[in-house]
Amino acid sequence: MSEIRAIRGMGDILPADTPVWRAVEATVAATLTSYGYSEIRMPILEKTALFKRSIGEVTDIVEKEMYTFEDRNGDSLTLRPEGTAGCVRAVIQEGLINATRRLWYGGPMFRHERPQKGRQRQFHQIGVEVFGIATPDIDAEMIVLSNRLWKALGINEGLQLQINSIGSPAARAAYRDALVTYLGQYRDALDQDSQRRLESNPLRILDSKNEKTQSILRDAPSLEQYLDAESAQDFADLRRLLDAVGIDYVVNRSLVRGLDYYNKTVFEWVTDRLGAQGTVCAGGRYDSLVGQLGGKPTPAVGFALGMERLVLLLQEQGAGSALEEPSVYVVAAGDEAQQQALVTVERLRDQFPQLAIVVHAGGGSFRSQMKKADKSGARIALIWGTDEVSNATVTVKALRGQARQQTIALSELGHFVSGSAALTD
RNA sequence: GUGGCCGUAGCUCAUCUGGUAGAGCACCGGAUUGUGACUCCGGAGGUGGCGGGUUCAAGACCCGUCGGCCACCCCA
Repeated sequence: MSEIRAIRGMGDILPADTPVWRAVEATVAATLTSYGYSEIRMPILEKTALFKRSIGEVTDIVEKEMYTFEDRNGDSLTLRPEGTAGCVRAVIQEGLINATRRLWYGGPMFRHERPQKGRQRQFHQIGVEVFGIATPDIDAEMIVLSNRLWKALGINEGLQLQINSIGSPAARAAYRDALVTYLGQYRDALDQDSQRRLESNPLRILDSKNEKTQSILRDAPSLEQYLDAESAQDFADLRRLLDAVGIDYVVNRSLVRGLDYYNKTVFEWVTDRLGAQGTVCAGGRYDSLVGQLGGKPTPAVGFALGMERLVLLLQEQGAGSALEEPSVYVVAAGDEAQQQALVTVERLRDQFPQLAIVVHAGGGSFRSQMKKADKSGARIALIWGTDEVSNATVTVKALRGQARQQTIALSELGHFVSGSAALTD
């Protein structure tokens, strides 16, 4: 019988890695809370139409990357490929756009892509969205906030901020036409992917990796020339604010977001330390999406960060993936000793809820139990045998330091533990 | 979806130009019977991803398939 394996691209996050994940999640939650953001949790499954209407019918995500299936009622459902659509749906449905909202969420997303470094089919994002603010001060807040996060995580050195403005939908459409007209002259000279993108997503040609395509692009019309006055002004204001708080950035006029709903300011935090998937965090403004999904027209801005990429970056920089080790390992041989140990340890847990204590289970000699105690990484072993039981004592043995083994009265155990800084730090 | 590289014990890998598989680490047990680490001894663990083919003989060669990694594409 062949073993059942996980679905391709949907890996397990193993015990060696979960501490890093938890650290990142805790830092994210704390930072967002400190900026006044509230957490929202949405379902992982939504109606397929939600993603088609928000992300864009002709994007790769919708065309070939979604996990879509019919449920038992015949409704077409889709495992969410990103979080913004569901978040917007939720705030409309639950009546949360009556006022300014600063929200965040986290969880798994699903895209049927070919897995590679920094890209899984089930991956995890933290999403941050703000509804009801049209001015670029909130764009700046997004960036300032993310910048603080990198500092808190200690990865700010490895990240570069890129920003751009893609203008109003009308400006972008006008530019798009101009670009297509220009590139159409050189259609045959373009690489194959770019020729295809001429129909599907012309702006994407701007960041083609093909050299010949890039040389053709040198004389192409620029997005900047087509920018509407308001977008240009907002972008200038954003830059002024970033300069004022001292955040470095590069203006990347080729930076175009992949999803249809973006407008005006877009930004990305990128790294060159993760191979081809260098975007750790990306976002921008999406002022028309709420209206497009049936809500009262509401300006919005948001970003998403890729947890796997963040964790990779952290580990790339040598972030420990050490297992979490207990402080105390309890060794007991014989029925009475085991019983005594269980009762005493439960009392100890009442007294020291933070203390990590592993009680040996599964029997074995003192010797084999001590081996397990050592391997557990615990600082001390608490040992019960027949002597301890009859004398109402427990033996304490240091497994790491030089301290001598000692046998103390059970009544002294709590006192002993609170006196050991190494155990209760 | 396309391409390159790879697939031998839980992990990292060896097995020279085809002759029926090995090491280190990890795991389990033991070294005068209540004590870990270091050392020593012993043990368990592989239908060599799977299926076909070539051959007297294949882990090694060929084909297919599945899986992994990386890149393209796309994107967080």
